[in-house]
Formats: sequence, C-alpha cells, structure tokens
Amino acid sequence: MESVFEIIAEPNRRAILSLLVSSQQSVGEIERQLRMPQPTVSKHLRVLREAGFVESTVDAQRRLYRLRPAPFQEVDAWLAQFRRFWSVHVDALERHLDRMDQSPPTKRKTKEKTTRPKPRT
Amino acid sequence: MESVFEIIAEPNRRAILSLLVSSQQSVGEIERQLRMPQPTVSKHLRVLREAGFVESTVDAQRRLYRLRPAPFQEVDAWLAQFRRFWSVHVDALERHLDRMDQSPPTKRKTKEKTTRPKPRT
DNA sequence: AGAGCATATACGTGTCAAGGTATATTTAGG
DNA sequence: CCTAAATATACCTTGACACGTATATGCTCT
Repeated sequence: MESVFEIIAEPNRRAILSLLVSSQQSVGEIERQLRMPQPTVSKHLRVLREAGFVESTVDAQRRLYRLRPAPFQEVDAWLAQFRRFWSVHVDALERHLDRMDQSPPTKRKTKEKTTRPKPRT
Repeated sequence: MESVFEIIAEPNRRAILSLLVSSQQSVGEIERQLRMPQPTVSKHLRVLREAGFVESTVDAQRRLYRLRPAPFQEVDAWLAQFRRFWSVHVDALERHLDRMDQSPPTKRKTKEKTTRPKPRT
C-alpha cells in the first residue's frame, strides 16, 4: 500500500472520504451511514490515517475522524500534467462539433482504424 | 477492474500515461523507455484502452497509442469535492504561520490528542 | 510464399489486500 | 469494581491481479 492511488482505489475508502467532507464523524456514525461492519470501517480508517488522508481526535470512547489535505494535493499534482492536455481536447471537440453544424458529414477514407475503448456500464 | 481509480493505482500504468503526455508512442517505444517486457506493456495498454484512458491507431505493424481525456476528467470530478476543503486548510495554515511569526508559542492545554499519520518515505 | 519484426494473448504462479468472525482494549457510569 | 459501549486488532480465507514465459496473430518486404 505504498501510493496514495492505491489508497483511493478502494470504493469503501472513497465513500468514507466523501462522508468526511461535510464534517468530522465518529466510527459509529460512519458505520451506520455506510452500512458497513465496524471492523471494516476501523481497518479502512487505519489505512487512511497511515496514508495521511485523515486524522483522529479522541472524544471519550469515540474517535472523531476528519480529513487532511496533503494526499489530495498529491493526487491533484499528478493530475496536473494531464490537465493542459484534456482542456485542449475539449476545445478540439467543440471545434469539431461546430464544423459538423455547418457541413454535412463527408465520407473519409478510413485507412486508419481507431480502436475505441469499451463502453463503460 | 471497475473504476478509473483502480486503473491508475498501478505504477507501471501511471508511467505509461505520463509517457504519453508528450506525444503518442508505439508499444516498442514505450517498452524501451520504461524498460519493461513487451507483454507487460501490451497488457497494461489493453487495460488502459478498455478503461478509456488511451486509444490506438494502426500504423503498419506498429500501434500508436495516445491519451483520451474522459477518465482524467472523471478523476478530477471526484477530486473536486475535496478541493474547496483543502484550499481552506492551506489558508488556515498560512494564517497560523503568520501568527507564529508575531507571538512566541503559547503552552496550550492539550486535552485532545491528535493522531498523526505515519511519515511517508 | 516465406522470413522477420511488432504486438497481442494464453497459461501457470505467487502475492497481497479485503472481508468475516472473534476477541482485545479503552472509557464512562452506576 | 463491574458492565456496557465504542473502537481496534488478530487470524483465517478467498479472490484478484501483476508477472514471466511461451506462443499466436498480423503486417511488410523480398
């Protein structure tokens, strides 16, 4: 479990993180809202804490967990290198659609076959 | 392998994606630059293609792979919910540091113990 | 048609992480 | 002190996936 990307690859962990955006929560509150068994919640919280995504404060028998910003910034930093690229592509798509508005579709000789990704369900 | 997050959890795949930022590349070029065995490259490219991260065009025996924007936007969209939160925290940190500049550190009664994340190597 | 290059796929193997169940630990309150 | 509540941890099992090796497919050129 070395990278922040592996941490957020787990759906339950992402759910926990999303839950903590609104405010800090105790383990029991997370357990109830997400309908997961308590050990599961505790184990994921441990992973999240060791990765720096959350921190906890003690309140009697409860532990209140809240978000920490650093790892998110790390993900954002990685994403940054692609951001320039994808906004360019959105622009290109818009220009393409503009052109389609004006002229009817032309038969293109398709010497190149483009392999499309699988449609995602 | 259902989510985009699982796709980018794999370090070799992230390396391939970063490589494709500069320009499209053939399998062989990726293989040489990243020093990984050819089947490994092909298998990762397959995963990336089915997830919509890349598309390929045929050029004789070569296949040229290039990035597609959609999945990155999906990651960005997920990250968005935390972005507001973390910029707030950066601001708070800055204000905190400003205050430390002016006044010497005051002994605070630490009724709450905050569990810090493990230092990352 | 045959050889050789580029890429994809099949198959067997090992590792690691997530889940479930049970139990330990800590704390409040009577 | 003893009990109950809240949370953490231990142990086991299972499944997924990444890797290596071998082989198949496809294309070009002579």
